[in-house]
Amino acid sequence: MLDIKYIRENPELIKENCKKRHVQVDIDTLLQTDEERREIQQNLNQLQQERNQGSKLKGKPSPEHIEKMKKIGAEIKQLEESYNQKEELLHELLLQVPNLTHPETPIGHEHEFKTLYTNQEPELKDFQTKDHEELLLKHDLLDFERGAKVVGSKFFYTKGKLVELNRALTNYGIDICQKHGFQLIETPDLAHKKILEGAGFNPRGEETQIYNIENQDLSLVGTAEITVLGYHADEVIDLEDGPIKYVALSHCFRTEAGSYGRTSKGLYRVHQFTKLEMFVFCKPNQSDQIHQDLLAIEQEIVDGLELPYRVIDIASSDLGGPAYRKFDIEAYMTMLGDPDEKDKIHQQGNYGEITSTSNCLDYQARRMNIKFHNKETNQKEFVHTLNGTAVVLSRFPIALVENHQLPDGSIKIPKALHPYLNFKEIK
RNA sequence: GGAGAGAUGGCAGAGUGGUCGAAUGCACUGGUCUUGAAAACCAGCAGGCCAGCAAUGGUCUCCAGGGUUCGAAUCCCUGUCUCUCCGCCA
Repeated sequence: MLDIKYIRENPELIKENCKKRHVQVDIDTLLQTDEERREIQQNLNQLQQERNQGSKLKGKPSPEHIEKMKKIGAEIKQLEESYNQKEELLHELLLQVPNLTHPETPIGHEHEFKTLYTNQEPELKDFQTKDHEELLLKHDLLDFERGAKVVGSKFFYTKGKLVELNRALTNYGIDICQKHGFQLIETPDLAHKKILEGAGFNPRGEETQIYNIENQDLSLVGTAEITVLGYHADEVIDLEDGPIKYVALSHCFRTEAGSYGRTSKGLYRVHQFTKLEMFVFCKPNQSDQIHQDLLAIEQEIVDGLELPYRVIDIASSDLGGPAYRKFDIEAYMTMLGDPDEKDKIHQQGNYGEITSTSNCLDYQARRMNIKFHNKETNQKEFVHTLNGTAVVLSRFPIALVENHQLPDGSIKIPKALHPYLNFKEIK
């Protein structure tokens, strides 16, 4: 969330920003609530002062005094109640206000992103390419039917060499991240709702993507971003030796309510997957550079897998609440090709997201109360947080098998993974 | 699952009804001393909110939420977590 003081002082800028991001928040109501809250607080504080002074008297208080104090007490209680109401409403509104937007972020709808880089033209195969689902089913490495039987649709079993490939991808990602100074951490797959909200996810409401545990204050996490952020909740962390960098392994759960169409095929959009996620806590003046660093590491990982991809600067309306700026890497995938073109030998795929890195400034840190001690000002200040996908075991395998398939349906393993596997192809 | 003990500032740790937002030590910040550093000494040092240009003042917070009381870190209830013992178990 943003600092209420900042909103108070820059209401027009905030309204403008909400418009850019296509987010509907009633800033006027928010400001009015803030004002009402402050007014109540002033009255309340005055009464509290009377009470405190009244109770400082030594010796036995007189009956009149006791009577008066009780009256003040009752008034305070009433004011406290209305104060709490206002504050709750204010907090709710505040949670809806999205983060500020980076000056270079393209302003516009989802499709109005800016392509920053394309590594290579996707290789034109001289045969009819198959999508990953077809390939993996053929090799008996994936079982959606039994996944549906046991859990429900869009759940699956991973088998044999695909499990090994996934392990190899994970270890490959871990090694690169550790080389860059990231600490390996494996997180819980559940968290309190408060933590989810702090990360900017909404466990309640109709459009929620979150699985909730019945009768418990727990949700299944959609990403390790949530649990790593929560790891340092309500802490003052030491950033004197540089940023704190984690590479976190967790399962991810998403309800994916209302997602259909081409992108619901195979592994692209599933309810449960495993992900290796980078997460950084840093000082405010470091976050822009670190965001570039995270992107560079993601590119290093994808480069090693010899995948055609592009890097895009996500458009303002597609940033979500917490992100100030977001870069995605989109890999070329057969499955995203236009079905009408399917007969053509050179049937083309399309680009689909495989990683995403966001700079959230102090938006998440403010909600989670994570600070560092700034030596220059001798003050405790909110840290900046960033996250980025290292490896995700739903979409990485898609891009891998679709791009490295051979005419006979076998799959070539890129060199970078050879040290992690005892086979060089799947056939 | 049962029984007991506990949760206090960045950390350690006192405090069991008013003079306590809280001793003391460590850490941290500034200074004196020193060629420099260390040590020693002096001073400062929790956070949120509100009013104020500021100095400053007020208020809230001693795990969380309720309660008792003129007055709660301190007493009572509920919850969460931690530790010790017993039971059970991958």
